[in-house]
Amino acid sequence: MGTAVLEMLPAESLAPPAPGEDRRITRSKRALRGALIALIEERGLDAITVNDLCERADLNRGTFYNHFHDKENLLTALENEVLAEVALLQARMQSVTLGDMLAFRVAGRPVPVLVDLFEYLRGESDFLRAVLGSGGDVRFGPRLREAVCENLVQNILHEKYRTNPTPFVCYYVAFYASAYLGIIARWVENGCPETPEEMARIAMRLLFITPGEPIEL
Amino acid sequence: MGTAVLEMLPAESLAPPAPGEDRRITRSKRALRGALIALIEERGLDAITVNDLCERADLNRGTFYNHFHDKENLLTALENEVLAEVALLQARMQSVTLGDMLAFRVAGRPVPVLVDLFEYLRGESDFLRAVLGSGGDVRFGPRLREAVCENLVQNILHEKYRTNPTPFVCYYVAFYASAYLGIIARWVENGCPETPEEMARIAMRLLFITPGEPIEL
DNA sequence: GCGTTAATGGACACGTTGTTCATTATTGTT
DNA sequence: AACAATAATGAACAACGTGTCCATTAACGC
Repeated sequence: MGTAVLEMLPAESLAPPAPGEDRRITRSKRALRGALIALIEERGLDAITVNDLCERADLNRGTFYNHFHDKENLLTALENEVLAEVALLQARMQSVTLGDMLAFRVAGRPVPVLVDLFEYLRGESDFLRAVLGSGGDVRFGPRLREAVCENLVQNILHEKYRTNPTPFVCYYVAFYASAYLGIIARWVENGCPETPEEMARIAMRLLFITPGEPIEL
Repeated sequence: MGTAVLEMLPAESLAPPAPGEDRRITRSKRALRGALIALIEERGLDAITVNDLCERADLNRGTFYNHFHDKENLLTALENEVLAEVALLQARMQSVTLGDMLAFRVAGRPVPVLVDLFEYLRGESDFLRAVLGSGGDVRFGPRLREAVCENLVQNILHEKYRTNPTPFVCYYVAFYASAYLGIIARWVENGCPETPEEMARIAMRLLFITPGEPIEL
């Protein structure tokens, strides 16, 4: 019967244990999460079998199938969890206008919600590094880009182009959204050497720069 | 014996038939190429089996293994072929300076090598759409970005930062390289509605624009 | 046309999958 | 502390895909 419920909810929550969840379930899922991340880094996603996951998680194979239908199901559960969290931050970003960005920029301070975003991403950096890396999942990058970057760019975009997008504006959005995902991915890939605040500053600087123009350090 | 030679050369050439290649080999490989592209779009890469490929290509399974060790081998062969072609264009791009870009920009003409690049990409758009899409290969996007975008950005980058990159310059490069891959991916995904010349113009415009500044159409 | 070589179809052992089930161990609750 | 509920275990199962081999047939280059 427990399995029936799980089939209804393909998007499981894993990192924060569900409220009244049995400790055994929480432990199993946490172990599978760690195993998946480790194995993605080692061999890449397609080379991983359910056997591998259970062996690494020190779990019986039946236990895996008690909670997930297959490998993909586990992966997307973890992805959905991160994206849900990001969506909350994104809601806060909606209220940040280009003017706000400029104001913070001249004040020499990073936009708070951007700092919070990089803060959260750093907390999930193990997972993100794995899933955005060369052994990761093709579909996650675009989903993360849509969840955070596209909306961010829409806000920055000049008013009148937000409503009716011309072909050029479409590429304009794709350009900056990909750019933002690019620095996030690079940061995570490098092991998050910069603090979230530094990254927020870098992200803001890159918004108001033009290639070829001298970079003041 | 033929197989032994192929094992030595994991990077096969497929689209342009090798000079003295048996027609049967050329035909088989071309069929596998088409089957792979079609199936990636339909089900995604991981859901494809060698059986599927052979059935779609109307080939015996043994024939597949005559030329490729496995599914990945076929895929990377096709990828390497495209990247090798792109590398030739990239060599021509090395000679384009930021000054050249600006000169062409004020003259209202796109840089020729950029047009050629988009021209080539359009010719391979079926493959690119599949492999850059949501059912594609995680590793190809970054490889294409390194092959074409990173070098392009290095050229645009202000002289003195090309030699010793600070952390900021590192993200600067990541930013613009990802941005360029972003518009390429978007264009291909959309079915290449703009001409290569239009795309070259768009790419150049995006280099010299700053967010929030009004866009003249 | 003839020798060479690729394609075919069938076979094989092996590993992975997803499911089922009885048994054991761990929970949350009284 | 004991109990009922339930998760984990280990074993079994058929089905399928894999990669390799081989003898036979068909297509190719010259």
